[in-house]
Amino acid sequence: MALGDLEREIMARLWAAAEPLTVRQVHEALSRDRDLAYTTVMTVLDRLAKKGVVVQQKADRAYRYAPAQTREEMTASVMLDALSATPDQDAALAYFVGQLPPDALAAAIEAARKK
Amino acid sequence: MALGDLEREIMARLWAAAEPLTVRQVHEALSRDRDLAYTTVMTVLDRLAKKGVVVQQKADRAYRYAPAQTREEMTASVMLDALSATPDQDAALAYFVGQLPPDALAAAIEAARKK
DNA sequence: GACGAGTACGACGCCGCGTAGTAGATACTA
DNA sequence: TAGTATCTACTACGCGGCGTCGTACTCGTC
Repeated sequence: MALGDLEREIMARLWAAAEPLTVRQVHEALSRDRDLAYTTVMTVLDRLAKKGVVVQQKADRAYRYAPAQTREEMTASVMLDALSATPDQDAALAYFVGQLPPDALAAAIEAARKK
Repeated sequence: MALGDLEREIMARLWAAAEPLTVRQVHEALSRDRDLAYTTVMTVLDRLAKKGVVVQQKADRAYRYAPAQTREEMTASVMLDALSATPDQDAALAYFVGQLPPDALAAAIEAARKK
């Protein structure tokens, strides 16, 4: 699921928040850095919902938006997609782990087992 | 580097070939499955070259096209990009390895060390 | 000198994304 | 109750990427 720049930025806000956010909250957060119309944020949030990347829940009058997956899940999912698109997955995976800082992989394996 | 459908298909042909291919060769290979104009293949190959995904070398009269990277390198590169785009990379990597078939990871580590 | 193979360049339509306006519904407020 | 603020729904526009080709030009070859 490839996202655009603004879509990614909005997802970052949603992930950073502990709770589902309203359009207004996202808009205000973004407005600190850039100048964006309220409806622009709403449109993007709506598109993300249509893609299934975020879920919207009616709360009071306004919708609240939350990521459908954690950031880690989505990252891992993209990585898995890339991996499964290649025929020789073993070779690709081997090449990938070869690129990693050595201790990063060990820590990840440890963390994954512990879970 | 996100590729379109036809671009991916063409890359698959280039990776499958041992040698750099001419437009004609790629076109003929693709023509077995689908109906495509010669110039369509040429345009896509040219765009891939402009993106740096393939390299073109003048051989005789016709250009020959070869992938700039192996398929494994490119796959690993996409995976690394996804990983580095997330703030908590350790958690994402842990989640990723948790998704993997257990022996696949061990084999990859082994292969990577051996290299 | 015509012909075939190849390339260069431009073009068109579609779709995704950033961007936003307007209209309509709903609720609060003076 | 009439007006105002808040939200959503729907539509739209421009741009760029990609699939898809056509046409024009350039070389060698017969």
